Amino acid sequence: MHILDTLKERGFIAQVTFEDDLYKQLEKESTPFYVGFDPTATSLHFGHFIPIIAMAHMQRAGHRPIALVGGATAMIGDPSGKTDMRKMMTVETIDHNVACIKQQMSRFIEFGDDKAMIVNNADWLRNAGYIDFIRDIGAHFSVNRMLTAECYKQRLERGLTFLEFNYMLMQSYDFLQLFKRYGCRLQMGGDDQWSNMLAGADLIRRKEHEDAFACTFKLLMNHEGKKMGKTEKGALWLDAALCSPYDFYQYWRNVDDADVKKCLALLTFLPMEEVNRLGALEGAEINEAKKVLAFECTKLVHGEEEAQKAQQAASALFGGGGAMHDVPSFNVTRDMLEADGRLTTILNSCGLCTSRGEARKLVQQGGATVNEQKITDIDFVITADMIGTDGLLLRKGKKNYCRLLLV
RNA sequence: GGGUAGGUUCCCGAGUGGCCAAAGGGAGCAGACUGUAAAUCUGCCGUCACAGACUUCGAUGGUUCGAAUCCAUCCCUGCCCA
Repeated sequence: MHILDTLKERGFIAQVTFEDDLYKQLEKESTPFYVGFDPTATSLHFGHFIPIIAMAHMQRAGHRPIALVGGATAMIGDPSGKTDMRKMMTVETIDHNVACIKQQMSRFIEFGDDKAMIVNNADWLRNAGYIDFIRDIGAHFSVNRMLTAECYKQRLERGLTFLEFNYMLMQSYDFLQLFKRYGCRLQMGGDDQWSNMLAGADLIRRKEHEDAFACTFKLLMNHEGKKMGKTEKGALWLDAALCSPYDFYQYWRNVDDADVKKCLALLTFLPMEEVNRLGALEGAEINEAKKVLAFECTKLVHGEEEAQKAQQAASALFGGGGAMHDVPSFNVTRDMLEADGRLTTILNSCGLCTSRGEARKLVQQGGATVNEQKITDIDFVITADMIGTDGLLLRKGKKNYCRLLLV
């Protein structure tokens, strides 16, 4: 099966340029392709996940992924899809983020031995001279045409700085550089990047008179048209320190029925027959599909062992059986409890609630349990001897658990 | 540079001297119902030592018994003109 057909079947592809030619190109030879990532944080988040999986699919099909980290473009900020200008980040912050992301990326893609590579556009952009850049690259861009691009239209109403306006040129320049250096002919990315990617492919065609392609992925939306991958705490991070494997597992365990099949196709490497089978389950049975989804997805991000633990913890808490020791825990000491052992305080410090006020309201509304006993007394105090060897199980609402351990 | 409209709690958006921790909506959290789903109904939704206190309405000063609301200066943004 052609890799493009595979990607299409699984629901990745949103738009492609010169589709027929791209089919041929990918058949003809192992083609280097690139996906850009903005180092705006120390960790990748779920928004990066779809492109990463797609890269892995491409790699399995024999093509060579180049992950481009935008150490230079991050200093400008991509205006696409944003309503406001991004906060400026310092060079140090960006460089630190680049380092973190590089490390994280290697979980998903096999680097080394020419299999894949990771580059930073700061290598060629930060030292690019203004005059040269404008002459070489700027000359190929028509402002009139740029202004008609959807991504700028919106911003024209709300304000767009010249700084941000340059983003498209820089991204195009990246593509050109990667073409020259590594023969990269294809850029892939989120659908919001369409105009920028087109511009880059165009630039190569004009300057080098060579074929270049762009291909965008669908943003993962739920059936209501909202972006997926957001949690109450913000982004769904791929870093275990920012989002525990358990929480990550739970996120996918709880997706809407209507979105299960789509997620299985996009976020796992299960064969499509299996995806179709699981996606067709109805009623309570679809929970089986959700378990598979959550497990597979967690496995990809955090590894099999962590995925197992998350699953164990989930079945311990929800299904009966399973090992309680994998449930997320929080350590307390005798001293802490003696100083302030109020339930509301503990709920706050273990992270189940974000403030004592919230904890207080939670208890008042009957949403808190201690070892499955509903507690409604605001002044309830936890003492050291209440905590057994397996810990003391705190629960917020129906499905937020934390195990208190005495150390 | 000139004119003009603005900057309100996570977001949108009311409020133009006390009745304002600030309408309404969205998001979020909790309760009921369920399948760890959705929809629906209900409560909560600045912080805390929580029948009370404290801190918020771009920033800093000022007027006033009292300011998100008035005045001054400054910063930022949109629109129009140059």
